[in-house]
Amino acid sequence: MTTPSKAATIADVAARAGVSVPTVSRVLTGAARVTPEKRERVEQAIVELSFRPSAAARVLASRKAQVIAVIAGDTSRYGYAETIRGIEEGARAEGYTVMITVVESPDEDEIDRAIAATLSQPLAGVAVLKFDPPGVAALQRVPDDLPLVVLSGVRDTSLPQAVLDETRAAEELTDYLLGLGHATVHHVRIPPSRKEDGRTTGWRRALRRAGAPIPEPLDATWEPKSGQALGAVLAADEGVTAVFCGNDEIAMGVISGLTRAGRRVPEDVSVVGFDDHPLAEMWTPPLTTVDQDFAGMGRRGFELLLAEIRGEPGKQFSSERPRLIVRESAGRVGGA
Amino acid sequence: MTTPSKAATIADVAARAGVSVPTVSRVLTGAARVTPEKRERVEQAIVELSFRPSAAARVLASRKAQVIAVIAGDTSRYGYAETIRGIEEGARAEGYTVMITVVESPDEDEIDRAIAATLSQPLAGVAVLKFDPPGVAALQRVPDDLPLVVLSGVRDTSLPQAVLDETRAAEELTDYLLGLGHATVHHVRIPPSRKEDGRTTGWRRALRRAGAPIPEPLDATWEPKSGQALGAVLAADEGVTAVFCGNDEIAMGVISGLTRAGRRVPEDVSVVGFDDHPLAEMWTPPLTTVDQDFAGMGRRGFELLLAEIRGEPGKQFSSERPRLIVRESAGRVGGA
DNA sequence: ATGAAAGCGCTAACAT
DNA sequence: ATGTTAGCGCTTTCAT
Repeated sequence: MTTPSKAATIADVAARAGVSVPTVSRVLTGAARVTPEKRERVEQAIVELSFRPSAAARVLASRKAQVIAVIAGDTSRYGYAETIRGIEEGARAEGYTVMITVVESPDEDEIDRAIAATLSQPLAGVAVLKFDPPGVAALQRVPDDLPLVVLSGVRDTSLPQAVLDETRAAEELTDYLLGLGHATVHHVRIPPSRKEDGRTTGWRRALRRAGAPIPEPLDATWEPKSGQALGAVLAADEGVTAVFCGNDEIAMGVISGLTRAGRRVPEDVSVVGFDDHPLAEMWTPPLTTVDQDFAGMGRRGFELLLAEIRGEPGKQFSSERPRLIVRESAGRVGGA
Repeated sequence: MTTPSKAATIADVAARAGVSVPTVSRVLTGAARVTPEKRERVEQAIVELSFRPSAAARVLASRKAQVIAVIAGDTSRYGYAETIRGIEEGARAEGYTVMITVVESPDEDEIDRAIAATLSQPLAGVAVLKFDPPGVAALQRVPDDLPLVVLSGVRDTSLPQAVLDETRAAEELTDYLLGLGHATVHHVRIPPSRKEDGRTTGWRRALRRAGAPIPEPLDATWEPKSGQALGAVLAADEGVTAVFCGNDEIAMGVISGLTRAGRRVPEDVSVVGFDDHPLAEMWTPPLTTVDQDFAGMGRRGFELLLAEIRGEPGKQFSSERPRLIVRESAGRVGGA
């Protein structure tokens, strides 16, 4: 019937339902009791006018936002995507909406602009994926009057933080390789978030404890292709019998490079990854790796954030230990 | 010096700079000229008070939002993630922030709630990834008073839409296989967004045109593992010499299943994928596939949306044709 | 160029 | 239980 040229406001609804504006607000928020009959009329008016309350006005008046901002350096890599998914699931269950801000640029100014744009939004809280340098840079720019949670692989701040203890996992994985008889384990690392990632630290620690030589790590980018190039490099070195890669995608690249250079995996060289990517078990050979419950970390991170938002004391920290997944890409030295 | 217990408002800034509130607003928006001297004082006050304007208030007063909502059924799959990245890049360059809403649940009510929560935000526009049923369901719920763009694989609405013409690409890919001497091409499809995806339509069309028999398609889920199971099924059928998979990840699974069942790829069976996933060329054997510029589609989609937001006439539609990437997972029948 | 006044659409505090 | 009155923090007239 009616064809409203402008979107309906709460006043329109009130007029149509024959009640006052606050009464409409009451049925909207459910904050106070309203006579069933009036409630009925209001609800009908809302439908008839296809009224959608303005979040801007609500936030302004109530000083309560319903949006969680997630700041990440990337969104497409497996670990990032899963972590975000976990946060999003937790948030959705509690009625929060997630806004994602990507800060991939190394340009400081651009980071500043992206963060500023995000922070000017009415936000209930912020979650920062501290997986890489952009994440670290972003973290420094979050004002401390905002509920915040950090998600990462190492406990390294005094802020509320959810971690997946990659240092311990890397140590375990390296120990496993050493236990297979390898004299040492080479390491291809992914771009570190800080001076050194937990993955690299754990590897180094295991080697040192075992008294094994510590080879210089090779640096990959996030692209599987860079792993392939490094695989070719590793293939040229006869002394390489075991390689620990920073993540599964790089491991796949390394295996590809190694194989194309004529080295067999795992007969000649053992290769392990990290994360348990969905394709890891599909690979030839199936990848020995470490299962990381990124989505779980995301959910736990959101819980921490929620506690803060609500001002509940709650715990400030949540850590979980990934577990080793033994498949076929690593074996005994000499291919036994 | 000052330790403001509350966040600074524009009034605080005005007071500190010794100007009126509207003047501060003017330097904030850059809408009107302000004396250099006053501008200077205002900017200094902003820094000193670490003032961040409230987006809620701005939106309310100006009726202009700076947030683009992206509604997607998933965020971690390659195509989705890349598309979102493209939108986000375009948006960021124009000063917009992107909010992502995931609607993965089949539950209608949950979709409604998620969409409602998003749409109540102050939004400049909405981009819907119409890649799957949740995306389709979400699209139906977007009110038409909001700038909207649809991103998908087939032109199928009268709304502004950016597409990657997968029908043509699938046809081309199937023709390629047929040209290799295969009597027909089997098809493993990913969950379709509608009755039938463009990928399946293109495959069917090529087969029909060539007068080749049209086998019943097999249905995979989004998990590579489901492809693996289907690979085992296909391995049992001697008549299968060529398989077209709905995406690369499923193709990897299919190859894995085929290989484990003792069939060689491409000697016994040719397998092709779709999307040119970063791992496609790393696979054993390297995957023949079709390159899809998802990020490009995302950027083009944002441009369409921007034109709408600005009320510019502009084009309503953008289509691009993916290109065939020939690698080694497909060969002549009989393995020649 | 700048300030005073008037809202934007909603919720909160206070009456009744 | 419901209406009245005040704002929330900005931008936008409209004067000057």
